[in-house]
Amino acid sequence: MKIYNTLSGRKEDFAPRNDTVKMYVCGVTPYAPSHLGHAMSYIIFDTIRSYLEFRGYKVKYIQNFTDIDDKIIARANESGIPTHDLAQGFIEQYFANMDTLNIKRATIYPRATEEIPKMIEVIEGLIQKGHAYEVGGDVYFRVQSDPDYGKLSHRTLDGMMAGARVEIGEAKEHPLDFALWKAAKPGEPQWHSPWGPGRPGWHIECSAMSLKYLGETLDIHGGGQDLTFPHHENEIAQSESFTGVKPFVRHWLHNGLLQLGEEKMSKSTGKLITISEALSKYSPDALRLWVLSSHYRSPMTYSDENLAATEKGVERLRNTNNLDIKESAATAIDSQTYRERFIEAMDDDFGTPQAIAALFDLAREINRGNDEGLHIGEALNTFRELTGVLGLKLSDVTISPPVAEAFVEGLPAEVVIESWVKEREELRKAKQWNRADDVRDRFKQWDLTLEDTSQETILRYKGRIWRRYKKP
RNA sequence: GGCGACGUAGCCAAGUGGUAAGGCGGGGGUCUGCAAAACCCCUAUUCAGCGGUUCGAAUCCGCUCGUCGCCUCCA
Repeated sequence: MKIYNTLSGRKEDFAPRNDTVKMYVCGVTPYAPSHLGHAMSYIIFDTIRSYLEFRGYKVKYIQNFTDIDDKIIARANESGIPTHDLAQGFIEQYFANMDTLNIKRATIYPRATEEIPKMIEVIEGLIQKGHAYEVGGDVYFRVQSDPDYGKLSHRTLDGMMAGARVEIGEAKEHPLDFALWKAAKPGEPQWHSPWGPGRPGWHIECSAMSLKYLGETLDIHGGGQDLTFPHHENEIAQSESFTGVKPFVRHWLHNGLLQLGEEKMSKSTGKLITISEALSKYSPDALRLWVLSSHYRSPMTYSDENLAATEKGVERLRNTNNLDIKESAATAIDSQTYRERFIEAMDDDFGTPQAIAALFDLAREINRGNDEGLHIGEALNTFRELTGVLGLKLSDVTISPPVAEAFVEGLPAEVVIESWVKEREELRKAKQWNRADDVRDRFKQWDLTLEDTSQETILRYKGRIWRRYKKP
């Protein structure tokens, strides 16, 4: 397998140190509902994790929650809800979103507020080694003590100082020194520390948690491209300075960012579409397939037109997925070449677009085989296995169309519908086509379409199969 | 200003030296009472523009135009 590494800027051979892959992905700061950009990132890393497992690795996957920070404090103060409760509410929402998107839970979800002792231990070590210093209850990392600082984001201290936006001042030795520990301000949540009451800075949590749960060297560390600098750069500086072990991370992975119109989707700008909103319009499968239809390092732009198009594509995969396997003595179709294409694509830096292309081709092969009466069982199993690696469920009845709550002359429409299907079938047998079509027209009021096969009548709502009625 | 990414058909999107995957849409056809679903065929002589290297470039180099990201909280 080859994986692109942000640190080296090129694809490198992937081989974990042992059969368990140590994987860390930066999680969210739970102060607002998660948006589609988060969904994109976590769908991507879930798929990477899933593929590694498919390839026979065990994966220990750690994802943090930054459950204390400036914005959480600000929101808590506005709403009068304690920071812990505020964060807890959004964490629960986050899990609900992730579950709906069929994103497998991480092995452990450590929270910043529960890992303070480990952070203090790391900060103390950094001070002892001369990599950090305390000023008035704050502790800062001394960037000039790390000759490698800037290696991940490919910049230099001089280059960054040339930028116009560096603020000079405060008590820092160097403008780019960053906070490891922040002295408490009145009314803020605080924890005891050797430097007085305060709270951790943003970057230190990830160093502390990864060290605690995965050790000194991680195989994979992931996150959005917007985390490359300063967050991940600072993590490297802290971790390598503390442990003296390099590399801290063997493969740095960064996903491209989601755009909404002209701008990045971002909580702080308010330009966003929440995951819940998106899920009210599109199926989880469509959202996953949409995200995975472009390479994970490329940016994407949100578009209703494209998501609607993806929904149609999902429908084709779903129709194939839900074919009945009939026992057949006929020749079986061979799915091996499609499986190989899938693996070849995914082995090359997780080439999901080509992998998906192989799955669409396999779907066509299966449908064709099904039409020709060939044995499709094995190929269908391969199809289900590989779509499953991408986290697609492709199941039938997970929707509740308006008809489910409708009434016909006082009776629930669902009850009436079955009799209509029977009525229409009898009219068709009698070749009374006009009257049969009149019955079919009744379904239009709920956007239901009918599909006749030799054995059953299928009712679809917006392309999705909703009910199947066996023909007598 | 510094660093980086990108610009491929109506839309989305692969392809990084050997002659353009896949999806959506569109057109035609098969099947069907008609549909639906499925299947078959067609839909970029061309890869932002201009030069250059090469037997050969969407792929390498240079310049121009355009879009976006990071440099500040951010997946």
